[in-house]
Amino acid sequence: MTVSKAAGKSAGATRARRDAADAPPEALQLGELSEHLGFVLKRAQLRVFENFLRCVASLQLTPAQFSVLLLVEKNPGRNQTEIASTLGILRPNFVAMLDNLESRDLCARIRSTNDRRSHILVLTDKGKAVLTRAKKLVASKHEARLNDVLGTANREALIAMLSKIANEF
Amino acid sequence: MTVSKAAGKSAGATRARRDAADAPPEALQLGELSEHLGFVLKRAQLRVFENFLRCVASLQLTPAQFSVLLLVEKNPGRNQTEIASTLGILRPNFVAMLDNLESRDLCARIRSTNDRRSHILVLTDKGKAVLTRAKKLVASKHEARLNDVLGTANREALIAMLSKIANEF
DNA sequence: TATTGTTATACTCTATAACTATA
DNA sequence: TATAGTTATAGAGTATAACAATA
Repeated sequence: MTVSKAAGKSAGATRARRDAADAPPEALQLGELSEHLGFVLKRAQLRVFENFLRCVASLQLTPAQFSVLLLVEKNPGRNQTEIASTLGILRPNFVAMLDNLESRDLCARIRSTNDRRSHILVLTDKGKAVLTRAKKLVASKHEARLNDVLGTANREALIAMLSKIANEF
Repeated sequence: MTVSKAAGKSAGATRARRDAADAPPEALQLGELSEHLGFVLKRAQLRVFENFLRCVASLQLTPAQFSVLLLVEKNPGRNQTEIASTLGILRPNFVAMLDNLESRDLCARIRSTNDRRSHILVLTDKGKAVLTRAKKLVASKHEARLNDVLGTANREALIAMLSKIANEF
């Protein structure tokens, strides 16, 4: 909401304010803002997603698509409603997402024989292969970069705190 | 992307899978997913924004609006472009946001006498009063809750790590 | 009657191009 | 010509209601 991809001024910086001689542009003060969790959380989230997209750009996977493939792999035999709701995706919105993955032959819908209303989700062979490659790219580029910035111990502490917030806040 | 507000199943849980007797619904395994920073970051961010909205619901302020008021207060005499770009908001998108705040008499646009193209942003008296009340609500409800969950020391460490990611990732 | 997948739809957020008025 | 604010517009992401097939 507050924060978008497009930060950072373009090349020829603004130079409107110039009362005395030729004062520098004077960057704004964030003040309190930089201590507010929501603000810094949103900014960090945008950076992390941006970096993720770059790291797996060759496979054309968004974070959301990656999470669907991971969850289907880990939970074979589940239907659309179960996968979607676990990820916090509403069922109507999951349809187009699956259409996309299925049209790329990464996963498939299989009508359940027990309950013919349900579509069981499975990864195709190509889907498994792409997911394997994606995991390698994420580990070697995305997570490696994160470890460079924070250090492994801090990275684990960060994830633990964020999980706590997600589950208990 | 991956995660939305609508998690948690509705009241009458699903009970479709029941091969033997009356097996429990078997929750899905998140697996690797819970160790991926982007996933847990997004979930935490949604929770924090949700909580923020509830805490300041009486003032009808979103996190984005709160951040604009804070930044205008801290940086008097700045124009729309400067405030927007510091927050990562694109100038076109900032127009409707300001229209909203101005229509509620929380801030005002003042044509600059130096450069008649610019609109200097200021808080109105009502805007200052609302911001003061918002800060109190955020501190006494939102941040207090966060301290309950994490503890003060952890909260500061978390914000430091997220800032590092936002700035260096 | 209730549930699964689906369609239609709407609202927010984000993004780009182009206009106007000023410089 | 370049910049500030604006308009128009398009695309994601998210949300709700309702329908057909099935239970």
